[in-house]
Amino acid sequence: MADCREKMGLKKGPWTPDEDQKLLAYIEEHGLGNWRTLPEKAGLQRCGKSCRLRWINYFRPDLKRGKFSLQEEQTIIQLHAFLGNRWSTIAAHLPNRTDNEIKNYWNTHVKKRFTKMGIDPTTHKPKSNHVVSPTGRTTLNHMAQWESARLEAEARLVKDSKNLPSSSSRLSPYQKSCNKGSKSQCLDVVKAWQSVVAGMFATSTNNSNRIIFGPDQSSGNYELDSIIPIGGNVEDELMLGNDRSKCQVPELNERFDNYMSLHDTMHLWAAPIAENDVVEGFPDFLVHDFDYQIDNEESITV
DNA sequence: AAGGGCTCCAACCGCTGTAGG
DNA sequence: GCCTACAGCGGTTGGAGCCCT
Repeated sequence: MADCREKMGLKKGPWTPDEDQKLLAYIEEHGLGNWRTLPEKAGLQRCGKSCRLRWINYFRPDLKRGKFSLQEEQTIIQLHAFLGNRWSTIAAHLPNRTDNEIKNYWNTHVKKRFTKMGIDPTTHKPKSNHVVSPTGRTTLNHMAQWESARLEAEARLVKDSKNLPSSSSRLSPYQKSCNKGSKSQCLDVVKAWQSVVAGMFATSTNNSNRIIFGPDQSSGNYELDSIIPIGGNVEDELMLGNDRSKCQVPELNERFDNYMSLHDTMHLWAAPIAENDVVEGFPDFLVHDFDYQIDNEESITV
């Protein structure tokens, strides 16, 4: 998108009803197309970027406005734990909400409550450098590893998506959603994450063919196509007994840490809280309930 | 009533990724 | 491989409205 500063004299700030009307009328008549040329054709003194944002964040027909439901908030919090500040990806799981709306909601509501509870809104963990979970396992800061595993999950999804017929690679997610059936086909990183975890820890009947994620030898980047034949029991591959220092496959060790970090965090969240620990207005599910529901067809229990 | 501080969110800004020439 | 145009993303900001004193 060309920068709005290119053209001097373009209007900025809140949209007027007249401008809204022009934008809507034009889109209604001509549909969505080139945002750069739209303002001129629609008679608007705005840059295309501004028009696009106005449409996406305010006039998109499938938008659901108003307060976030408890269900939506739960989804946001749990997806944020997986994805971090990837608002657009999170928004893909809440089809009627915009990334901007979710971002605002996070920053003005959820983040505040996390802070109030002494929880780091970035890591979703209590604000201490060293926390021992009820499992006895040590939970340090695993965000770097999390990020790695998460990117792998997303990369896998991207790879999968490439196998799907695609005739509109440059269409926006909204445009794409318009071209699809009623069932949302948004990116499901949670599923991808599940598949990563499943892939990491499932007992293979054919160990020689186990596929794991590994760095591409040439680029150093993680590649899904890296196939590293490994043998033996998965626990043996990860470590010898409980001695973490003897892990035979460092990368798997790292992923095991990721998994255990999730596990530890859930235990931490799920731990019973004292009456005086209750933070007013903070949903109980954050402490007690981790049944995750995206919609009626998909669920994950962590 | 006034005004100072706070909250919220629409909109902007700067940047990245990608397609096409 | 480089350049340009464009779409999209995430961080940030401005200001309207609300609340409190």
